Amino acid sequence: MQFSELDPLLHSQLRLAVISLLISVESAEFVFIKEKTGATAGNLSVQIDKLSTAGYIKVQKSFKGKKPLTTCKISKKGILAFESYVKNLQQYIKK
Amino acid sequence: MQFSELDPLLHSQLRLAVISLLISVESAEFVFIKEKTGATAGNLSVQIDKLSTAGYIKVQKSFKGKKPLTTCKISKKGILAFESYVKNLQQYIKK
DNA sequence: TAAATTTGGTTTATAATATAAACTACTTTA
DNA sequence: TAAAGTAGTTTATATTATAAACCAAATTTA
Repeated sequence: MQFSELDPLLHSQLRLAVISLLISVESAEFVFIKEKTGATAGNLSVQIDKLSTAGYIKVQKSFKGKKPLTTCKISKKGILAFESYVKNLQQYIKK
Repeated sequence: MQFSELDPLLHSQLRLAVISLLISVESAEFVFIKEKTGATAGNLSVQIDKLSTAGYIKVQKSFKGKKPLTTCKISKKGILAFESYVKNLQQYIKK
């Protein structure tokens, strides 16, 4: 086949942005990701959950002082999925 | 903003594949696109219609002998949209 | 030559996804 | 102590993608 499947979990603007952010940092906080991506909290919460359920990211819930703090980190599986997604995507966008 | 919008019309695996195909040929027939993309006829019909409604492609319906023939061709608008999409997408997939 | 199958699609129903709005629980500030 | 803010989650709704059903004509097969 000419066109490979594009992992539907990554082929979503917001989830792709999240993974794209996480791939270049050690870890990132919910609020930071929210600001960088411009997503609403609700939408981000849902999408982070999907990435987490898929094992693409690890989510750690703790407290910063007395406020809840959600920290995300990409996993090995997430890195591999992203690399594969990018490779497949190249077939679509090369002229 | 860090991440630009990804044109939702192009950020769909099948529609992206269609545009990707059309960008490198003069024009293409429905059945050819169907085979190259592996899409079902119904899905392809719907997605071609969306691309056409958006003015990204021109669709011409005629007959090959006695069978209906649907021919698609990318438009200038479609080319520009694709180029912009690819440019924006780079922000997401550069490491 | 009548019935079944294939071709080239479209329409419609359903499943999946994205998004926004409403809500929770706690904290800070006036 | 009431109002507003922070950091989210849950739920309802709108949008999108996909598959299934359908159509009309042509072709093949029994």
